[in-house]
Formats: sequence, C-alpha cells, structure tokens
Amino acid sequence: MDENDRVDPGITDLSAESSWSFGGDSESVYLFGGSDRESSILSEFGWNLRPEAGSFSHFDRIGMEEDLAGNDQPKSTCSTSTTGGGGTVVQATSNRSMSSSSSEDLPEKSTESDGNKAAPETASKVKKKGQKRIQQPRFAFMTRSEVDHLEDGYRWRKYGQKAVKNSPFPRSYYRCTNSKCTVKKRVERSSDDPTIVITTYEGQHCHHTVGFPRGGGGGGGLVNHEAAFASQLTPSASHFYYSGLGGLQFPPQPPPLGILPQSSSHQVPGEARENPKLPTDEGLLGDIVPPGMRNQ
DNA sequence: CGTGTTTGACCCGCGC
DNA sequence: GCGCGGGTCAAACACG
Repeated sequence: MDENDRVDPGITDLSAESSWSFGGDSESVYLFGGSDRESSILSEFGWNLRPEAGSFSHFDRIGMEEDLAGNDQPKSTCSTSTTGGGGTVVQATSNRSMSSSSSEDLPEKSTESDGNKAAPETASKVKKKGQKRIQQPRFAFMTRSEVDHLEDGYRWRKYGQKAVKNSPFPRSYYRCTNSKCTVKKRVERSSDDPTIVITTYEGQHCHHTVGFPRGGGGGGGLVNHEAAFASQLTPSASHFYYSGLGGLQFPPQPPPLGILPQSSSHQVPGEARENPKLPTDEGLLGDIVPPGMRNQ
C-alpha cells in the first residue's frame, strides 16, 4: 500500500478501461479491470480513490459488471439495480469477460451443489455442477456513509456475514425479501477508508420497490420496476430512485454524480441542482426520477 | 406471531 | 490433493 498511488490496499490500479469526468466537484474514474480477486469487490471493480479530488469529498466511482456468461438470468428478466448512497455511480457494460470473478460472484451457488439445503429459489437450479455459475449483472458503488446498509427502496434480509480477508470489516450478505426476486447484495466497508461503504448488487429485481421502509413516509410509490436503479442518498437524507436504466443496458453515460451525501444531501443524483456539467443528466433523470422527488 | 438478524457450520471453487 | 477464502444455509434468537 503505497499511499502514494492509491488509497486502497489490495486495490491495484487497474488499467482504466475508460474514464469519465464527472462534473462538478466530483470526478470519477471508472476502472474496469481484471484484477483477480485480490480483495474483493474492490479489486473487481478496481476502484481508486483520488485524494486529489479533494473537493469531492471522497468516494467516487464504481464499476459495474455485467455478466457475461451467458446471462442466463435465471428467472427474472427484469432489470434492476440499485445503488446507494450519494456516491457516484458509474455503470458500464463491458464485454470483456470478467470470468476472473469466479470466486466472487457467483450468484447462487448454493443450489447447484447442495441444493438440498434450502433450495433457494435462486436461479441456480439452472446451473449444474459442471457449469460455471452464471453471473448476473452486478455493479458496485461506494458511498461514504456511517451506516452499512443503505436504503434503496427494497427490503432486504440479511442472510450471512463473513469476515473477509483483506479487510477488518465483515462483509454482509443480503437478499431481497421478495421470494421471487433473486437479487442479492453485499455490503462491506473499505478497509482503507472505513467511512466508505461498498455495496455490490447482483441480479435484477422483478418487482418494484416497496417504498421506503423507514422514514419514507410515502415513498412507496416508486414505480420503477423496470430498472429500478435506485440510488440511495445518505441514509438520513432523501432517497431517490433511478429506473429506466434497463438493467442490463446501462447507458454509457455516467450516472448521477455529484451527489455528496454529506453535502447538502438534498440533491438527487444526477439532478445535480445546477450541474451544468452533467451532460444528459436531465435526460436520464428525467426518465427515472420522478419530478416530485427531484427536489427532495 | 411474523419478520429480520446473528452466527456457526457446511459446501464449493481456486490456487498452490 | 490440500488448504484457503468466499458464499450460503438454517437454527436460534431478538424485536415490533
């Protein structure tokens, strides 16, 4: 860990497959690389904090992985992904095979071999032993937050927690409470910067959000079942959702940026109050973020 | 009582 | 083949 180069232990600087500059105060770099499973999601997505981007309070970037293998999405064809926190979310589709992720991903391995256990409805049934697990689309994002589990409009049930090798913080595993939904998510804190929460979503929701469980008051009406790209702001801040990003087909453009949780926190990502820099944020958000929520 | 969390054990894939 | 690390299960427990 040379602090000179990066900030994350275990995270090597992957070659940036593409980089985007986001407007404003934030600059995110999307790195897509194939680092092995050095540490975890981090390596997978190869994130790189940029100290110099001081103005940007911190976190940035994220990558999303799309599955590759055949995407046989087990059951749901719906696409959804949520993201959280007021971080920057960058999504991209990559064709490269990230098979390297074999260790991580794996959506649902359980059934394949010991399906006997509980036979989760996870799609795994489709897979067989010899086959490689099919990866579902996944993407991760980092958020600076004090709470690990950010609200994203869906209800999650924690089904496991494990200590990870390169991090003093445990990784938590969540599954969507909807029995028909196979979406999972992993949450862990960056070992390098404990204030950063790394959330990885896997799969697509096939239902819509349930609204904000807490404090939402009337959030239940999010209708973006389609892509439900929900982004969560600060835990205590307002929440908003993105949808319309057809799950698998993420727009090439950087999503909402400039959402600093701690900052005003009333901004909808992408909405960037006056973020003239964001190219089409309006367009993007226009579709996904209900007008009413934009001013939250 | 229903729902969600905790936690130890089990299983699997991968690297050596 | 063995060991390590990650992912999931499921019983027990806690809470509203």
